[in-house]
Order: sequence, then structure tokens, then C-alpha cells
Amino acid sequence: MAALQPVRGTHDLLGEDARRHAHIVATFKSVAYRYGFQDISTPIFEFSEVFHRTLGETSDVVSKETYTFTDRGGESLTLRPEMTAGIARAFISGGLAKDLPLKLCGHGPMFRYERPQKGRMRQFHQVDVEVLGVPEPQADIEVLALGADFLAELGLAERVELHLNTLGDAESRSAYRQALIDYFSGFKDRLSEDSVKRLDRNPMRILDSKDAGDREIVAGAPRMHDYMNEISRDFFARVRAGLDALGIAYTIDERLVRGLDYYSHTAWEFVTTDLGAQGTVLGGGRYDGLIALMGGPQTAGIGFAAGIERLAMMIDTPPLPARAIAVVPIGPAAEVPALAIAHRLRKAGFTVEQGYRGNVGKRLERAAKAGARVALMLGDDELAAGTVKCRDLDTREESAVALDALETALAAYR
RNA sequence: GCGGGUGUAGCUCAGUUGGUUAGAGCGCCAGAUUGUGGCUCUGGAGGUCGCCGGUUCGAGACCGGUCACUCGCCCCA
Repeated sequence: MAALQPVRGTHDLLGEDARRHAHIVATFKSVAYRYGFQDISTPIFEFSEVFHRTLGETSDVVSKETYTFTDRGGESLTLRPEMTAGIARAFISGGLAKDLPLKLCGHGPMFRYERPQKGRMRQFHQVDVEVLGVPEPQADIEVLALGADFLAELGLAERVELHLNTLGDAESRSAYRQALIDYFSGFKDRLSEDSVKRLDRNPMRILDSKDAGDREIVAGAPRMHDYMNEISRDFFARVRAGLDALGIAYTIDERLVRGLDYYSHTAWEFVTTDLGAQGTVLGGGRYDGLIALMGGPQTAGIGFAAGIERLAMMIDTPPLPARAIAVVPIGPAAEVPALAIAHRLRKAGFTVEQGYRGNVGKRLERAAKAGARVALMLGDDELAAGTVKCRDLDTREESAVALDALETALAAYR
């Protein structure tokens, strides 16, 4: 159709779509600030090693989904596929270890080279929180509660479900991983092709395979919770007790695993059935080993990210911005005075629209279409009298208002 | 990367077994109404029928390829 198209998997945001995104970000910020989080913004690209080392070379995100390119200086750079690694890098390069604990929130575009689908874009947007330097389960509870509050504030409480699991600490996780390899290796000839690959790359992934044959085998697989050591068990119990105390509902989902290698202990997803194949609307977990892995000091971390596009498809239409006051000059002599009135009202905090061109009828029509509440009309008569005619665009009632009393007369429309 | 579906006006869609100038509704612009909008009436702009090639006397309709969108797999927000 059009000769110029946006790059595959990207889209322009305009009108209601733009308002949906802005509303989600604004809601997120207000909730995060209430929890004591502060803003962070990191670059949308980093040296490639930042992602390659932290996400693990075997993860799909790195092995087939990154936008990686060489810049003019010969450096390999990668567009961020998620926010955590960049924040961890900022933590190390900024020497922020002295400021712990840190509670950070941010948002922005992420990039993943995938086949686009409903709720999945190549450039998409996330909101994100990270708590650094709190190894206690209190942080898990706080971050989970923040996520639940955020979704509730968007009106989605009834439409999402919290799925919760623990991956255990490093020791538990590797013991379980080995148990899975031992078990599944016995079924190598019966597993699906995908799952055979998962066996050496990420055996836990087999647990949530959708293949019917795999599911039968998975039914008899070792249980994660049987391989948890004392520490991991206790940690998870405390997280659950905290959620219970706050009245946050969840279901334990032992098949919930994370694609990224650096997760440990708590992992969760808020999921919905309303979005087709992309059910996860918010996902998070604990990553105590990440910063050390990147060469920084051992620092606990936990956080989540939520997909703005996915949330945008679920929320109700966000409220419209404040209705404007339209300024309508009648005749050439009124053009400049009208401009001055618009300027004066804007500086006084009113939302003001101008019609730009056309006769009075056209300008009123445009004002009404733009959602304006009142129109201030001024022509030769009003100029001579030092007034404007104030027309209510809903009721069509008109009244003359003295120019020097404008602000008080319009106070209700601010 | 793999499989299915769909591409006709800004939007939603008609378009007969292939037949000559490709239509409607909505939206947009203008006029009826040169100091008054949402209704009505009249007129107008807007289309290389996604693109390339093939079959045919003739293709928006059929065939092949390609691109885009879309749904699913993989994976994830």
C-alpha cells in the first residue's frame, strides 16, 4: 500500500494508543513512588557483552533475538532486550554499592528480533523495577505487592492471576537441574525435538512444554521442591507468609521457570487468558548472582518488568485530557487580541485551543470536535466593549465576560 | 526460524462463472449559512485493486513468487 512502512514489528503511537501507554506509565510511576522507588534511565544500547554475559549465551534472547551491530568505531553494540542488565551495569560503573539499598524504577523501549504476533513486537515497551542490596524476602514481598497494586490500579485485578514459584538458591537449582537431566535422558527417544534440544540447554524448560507427549513424561518428572535445601525452603516460606499477610492471592506453579540464566529463588508471572498466546503481562524474579557475575561486588537483586503493549490491550479507555477552552476570533481585527488571550490563559494554567482558520462556524465545529468545553468569541463588538462572548459548547448558552475578569469567570474550567 | 489465514479509498467492507468508465457507508474538504458547531441537503477530493511476473482477446478476480499484516509454534513483557 503505502510506499513507506514502519520497520516490521514496530509501530507508531498516536491518539488513544498513545494515551493508553502514557496512562500505564503514569500509573506505574505513581505506584512506584509510593513504594519509595526513584527513577532511573539507562541507555537503550550497551556494549554487547553486557547482555551476552549476563543473559547467558544459551538463552534464546541472546542466541537469536538481539539486535547487535558494529558502530563506526568497530565496537559491538546491542539494543537492550530488557532493562535489568543495563541497570546492573550502571550500578557497577557508577560505583553505587555505597548507596544500598537502591530501589529503582524505569520504563522505555526494548528490542527483540522475533516474529511479531499479537502482544509481541520487535520494539516494545516495558516498565521495570529493581531492588538492589536487599537479600531478605521482605524485598520479594514488597516488589510483588507493588506489581499487584500496579495492576489493580489499572483495573486489571480480576483479569490477572499471580503464578509463583521458587528456583531455589544456586545449590538447589543445580541439584534439581541434574536430577532433571538424569530423568529426561531416559526418555530421549520419546521427547519432542524441541525438548531434546532443551535437555542440554535448559532442561527446566521441558517442564512447561506444550507438546502432549512431553507432558506425559513431565508428569513423572522429579519435583523442584524435593531438591530444595533448607535455606531455599525457608526463604520461599517467608515470601509466601508475607503475601498471605498482605492478602495477595497466588497459585504455586512448579512449572514456572525463567528463560534468563541469572534468576534464583522467587520467580513469578502475572498471567491472563485474554491475550492469546502471550499470557504473561508482568514477570519478575530474584537475581542475587547477577552483579557479581558481571564483575561487581556480590549484591542481591530482585525486580520485575511488565509489557506496556500487553497492558494497553487490556485496560479500559483512559480518561481524556482536560477539556480545552477554544478561542475564536471573528474578523481580522480580532486575530491578534485572540492570540493574546490564548497566551494569557495558558500562562494562567488553562488548557487553550485555537482554530487557526475558517469562518466562525468552522472554528466552532473544530472546537467542538476537539472536545472543547467553552468557546471565547471576540469580534469588533466585543473589542469595542472590552469583553469576550463565552459560549458553552454543550448547552449553547452565551454570556458576555469582561476581559479583566476572564480568569475568575473561567475558574471552573481550569 | 517454522506452519495457517488475510491484503480493494483515511476506516469498515461490497465487487456475480474472468468482460469494457472499480462501488457503498463512515470520515475528510467546500457550499447552502461572508458573527455561531453537533441535524439536514448538495457538491468535491481521495484508488498504480500490496508489489513483481505468468495464463488469457481480456485479470481486482485464476496461477507462481515476493512483501506486509495477522494467528499459532519456539521464546518471552
